[in-house]
Amino acid sequence: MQRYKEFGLKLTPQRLSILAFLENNKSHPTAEDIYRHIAKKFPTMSLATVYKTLETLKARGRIKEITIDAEKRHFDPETGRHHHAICTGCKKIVDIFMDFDLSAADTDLRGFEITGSHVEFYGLCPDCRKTTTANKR
Amino acid sequence: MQRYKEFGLKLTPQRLSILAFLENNKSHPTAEDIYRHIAKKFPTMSLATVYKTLETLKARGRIKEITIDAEKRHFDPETGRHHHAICTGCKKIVDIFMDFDLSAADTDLRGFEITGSHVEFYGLCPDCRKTTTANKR
DNA sequence: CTGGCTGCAAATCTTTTGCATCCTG
DNA sequence: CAGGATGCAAAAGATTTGCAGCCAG
Repeated sequence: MQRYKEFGLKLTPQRLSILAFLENNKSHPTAEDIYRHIAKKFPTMSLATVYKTLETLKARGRIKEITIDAEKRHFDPETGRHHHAICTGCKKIVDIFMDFDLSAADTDLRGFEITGSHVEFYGLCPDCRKTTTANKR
Repeated sequence: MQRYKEFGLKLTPQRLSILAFLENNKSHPTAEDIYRHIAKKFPTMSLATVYKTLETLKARGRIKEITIDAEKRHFDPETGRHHHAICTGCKKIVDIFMDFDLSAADTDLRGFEITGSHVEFYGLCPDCRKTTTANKR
C-alpha cells in the first residue's frame, strides 16, 4: 500500500496484515486480539512480532494506547482527539467523538504543562443492559 | 481504630498498617509501593496479603483503582469524585479536584447507561519541566 | 548487501491462587 | 472455636528480550 511508504519502516507481510487489521478498526483490540485474528491466515505470525510492531507504530504516533482497562493494553488506530466509554459488564470500549470543555483546568493544574487529556466513561452498554435487566427478578 | 469497625472485616495488624499507610495518602501507590513501605517495619508482611486486602477494600468501596498507568495498578484512598493528571516524565499522578461539564455526553453515549466518568490529563509535572528544560541545549 | 524484522524460547513483571496455619471477633 | 486472614510458594497472564536467521529496500 502506497500510503504506508511514508511510515519509514519496512513493509513486511506481517506488518501489512497488522496494518490492514487496524485500518478502520473500532474494536480497540489488544495485542492478543490482533494476533489471534491474523494467525488464522498467517500461521507463522508471532505474538512477539505483534507487540514489537505495536510498539513501533505507537512510537511513531500511528496508533494510540488506551489505558482504561487494567487487565490488558488496548490499541486504537484512531489518533485524533476523542474519548471512550467502557462497559463495566463486557469490557467493550467504544469511541466518543465529542468535545468537552475542560478549560476549567487551565486555572490550576498543579503546575503541570498539559499535553493531552482524555475523558473516560463507565457504564453498561446496550447489550449488557438487556442481560442485566433480564437477570433481575 | 474505632472508625474501621464499620468496615465489617477483621482488623489484623497487617490490615491496620495498610489502612494507616493509605490514610490521607496522595501518592496513588501501587501494591508494591505499599508492600515496600510496610515491610520495613513489618517484615512478615506478604505482597499477596497486600493484594488481597486491596481487593477487599476496593470491593467495599473504600478505595478506588486508577487505570491511568498501563505499567501497573495504582490505588487511591480518595473515593470522592475527582480526576487525575499523570506526568509523562516521572509517571507521578496528582489529584485534580475540579468539576468539568461533561453533560454534552448526555445526548449521545452510544446507548450506554453511564455510572461514572473520569478525566485524565497528561503532561509534565513541575519537577520534570525543570529537568527537561535543563537538558535542552 | 545490510540493517531492520521475524519468530522462537526464555525471561521478566505483575497479579492471582492454593493451601496449611494462624488469630480476630 | 469458627471462619476469615496470612504467608508462602507456585501458577497464571501479559509483555519484553535475546538472538540466530531472514528478507525488504
